[in-house]
Amino acid sequence: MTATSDAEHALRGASLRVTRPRVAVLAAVHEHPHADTDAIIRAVRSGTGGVSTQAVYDVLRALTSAGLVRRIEPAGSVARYEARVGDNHHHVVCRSCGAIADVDCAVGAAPCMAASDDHGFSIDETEVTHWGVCPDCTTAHSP
Amino acid sequence: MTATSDAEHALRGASLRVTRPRVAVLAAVHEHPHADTDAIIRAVRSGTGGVSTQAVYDVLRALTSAGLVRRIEPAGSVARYEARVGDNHHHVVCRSCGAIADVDCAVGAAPCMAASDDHGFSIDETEVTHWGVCPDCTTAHSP
DNA sequence: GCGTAATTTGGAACGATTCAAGATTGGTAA
DNA sequence: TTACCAATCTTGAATCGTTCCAAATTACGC
Ligand SMILES: [Mn+2]
Ligand SMILES: [Mn+2]
Ligand SMILES: [Zn+2]
Ligand SMILES: [Zn+2]
Repeated sequence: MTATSDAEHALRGASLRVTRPRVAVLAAVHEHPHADTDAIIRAVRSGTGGVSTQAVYDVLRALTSAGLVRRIEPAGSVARYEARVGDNHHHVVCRSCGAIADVDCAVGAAPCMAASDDHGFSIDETEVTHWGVCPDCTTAHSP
Repeated sequence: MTATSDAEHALRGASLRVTRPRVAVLAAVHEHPHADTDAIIRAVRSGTGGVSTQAVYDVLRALTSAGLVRRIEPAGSVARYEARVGDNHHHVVCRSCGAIADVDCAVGAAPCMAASDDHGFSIDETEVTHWGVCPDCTTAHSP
């Protein structure tokens, strides 16, 4: 199973047409977790064949609404995408360099943390973001 | 104690110069929890005296770094500000209309939820955002 | 092979935020 | 009180990521 055939399978499973841009973008997101649009564009273009910027934006939106990728928007960051979906995992973000790492949910099921008072909202997802400083930045700033 | 004199006190306590824009913006944030910059600008201008857009942005940044207000950025939303600081509370956001309500932390102290694996990050804050549909939107969409 | 969805190309527009440079003013020390 | 000066405000333009537009071309799926 190559990354490409995985991507083709996933696209068909979501009733999305299998096109070169879609396969390339989905594979790139798999290979570069939490990458932003620009990084994905560069990854796709470093592979075979050119893809227009517009196509990447369009594809990312299609993949996101199909549930094949997840879009996250940490405060102060542009949109980032990942292929780990449906497992209710969370993130830890470096305040210094923006690095993002996955954090498994301590509870497991979504929503992982019931609100003490939901104010009548019907909650379907709970997003947890831990903020701190990554090991690299900690080392760099305390010599 | 008027809202204005409260704001002046808070500014002095934070060693910030007391200026008309700062007093007005801080009072507006107190009066309009989770308001965005544009709403704050309108609130300030509806009061006495004009204030430049740039001044409001500068003031909000100064107040945020002084810890007098908190800036939150729910995904898909512009920056919003609130005066409830230091109590580690969380938020529930309506996917339909963007309404935001406070949710007290179920644990109490910060960080309210230890990461299962912090990947070596030194975490100083954990942000929890519940996503759902508010009562008004639920009513409106299911007649 | 057809019909239509998707992509390309080139561009314009967008809104929130930021930058730059000069004018004003709050706090403080003389 | 007064003068000083860095901090703050005003004005106007620029930046950024992203979206949207429209027309022509391609190519997927049946
Ligand atoms: Mn992740
Ligand atoms: Mn709040
Ligand atoms: Zn870092
Ligand atoms: Zn709502």
